[in-house]
Amino acid sequence: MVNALSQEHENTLAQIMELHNDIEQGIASRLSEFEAVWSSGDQERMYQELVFCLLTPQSKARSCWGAVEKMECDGLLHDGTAEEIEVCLRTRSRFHRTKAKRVVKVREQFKDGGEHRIKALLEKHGDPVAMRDWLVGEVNGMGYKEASHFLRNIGLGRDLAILDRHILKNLVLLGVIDEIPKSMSPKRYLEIEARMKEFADGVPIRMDHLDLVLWYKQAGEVFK
DNA sequence: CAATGCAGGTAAACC
DNA sequence: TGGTTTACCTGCATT
Repeated sequence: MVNALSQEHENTLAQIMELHNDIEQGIASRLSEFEAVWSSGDQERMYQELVFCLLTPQSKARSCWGAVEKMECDGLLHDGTAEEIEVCLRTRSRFHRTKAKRVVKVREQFKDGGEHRIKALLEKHGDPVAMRDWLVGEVNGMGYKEASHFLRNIGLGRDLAILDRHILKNLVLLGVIDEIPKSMSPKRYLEIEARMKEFADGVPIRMDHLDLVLWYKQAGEVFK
């Protein structure tokens, strides 16, 4: 069946719309928190979110945010060596050695003297889609998924899909895609994102809300 | 107690 | 040259 409106897909959609109805307030308030990061120009918070998104691949989001808070508290976010950061990450994130190096590297790219300049660097690229392309090309450890995740977390994710394993699985259940792709090239990522956007346009749930609903459906909570 | 599943993927080597 | 495979790497909950 190529029919996108199969019964199973309809049932899944009904379940998701009910969930959305239940948690819409929480979603809206979380998204406005994210938006406040960008509109307030909180560079420190942007840098925390950037590091957070470098840590989350294949790891527990809560544990990774805990690592960011500890690094901030211990001063490692600004001055820590790769070795010190690695120790902090050891029990909090997978691939800690690799990620510690990436955190140190990105710090050099986004700091000018003692000041962060993430917002200014992003603004040079216009819209969030262009910012994402730039991040993917410039930041070691950021693919499309994490770049989208980062931009969403600082309030710029309204039109960006965060295509992780959970979202992809649910897009299959909704009939948006036929199957989870074996590999995710940039081209394929953008194709699936376009399909998800198209789908969101046809239901009374915004795409950025849809992401959090699907995440909630999978994890039972709305975090980051 | 051993085996298995899961944790918001990415980069680089490979053919 | 674009898709596929491999390295990165560990703790914790469940079976």
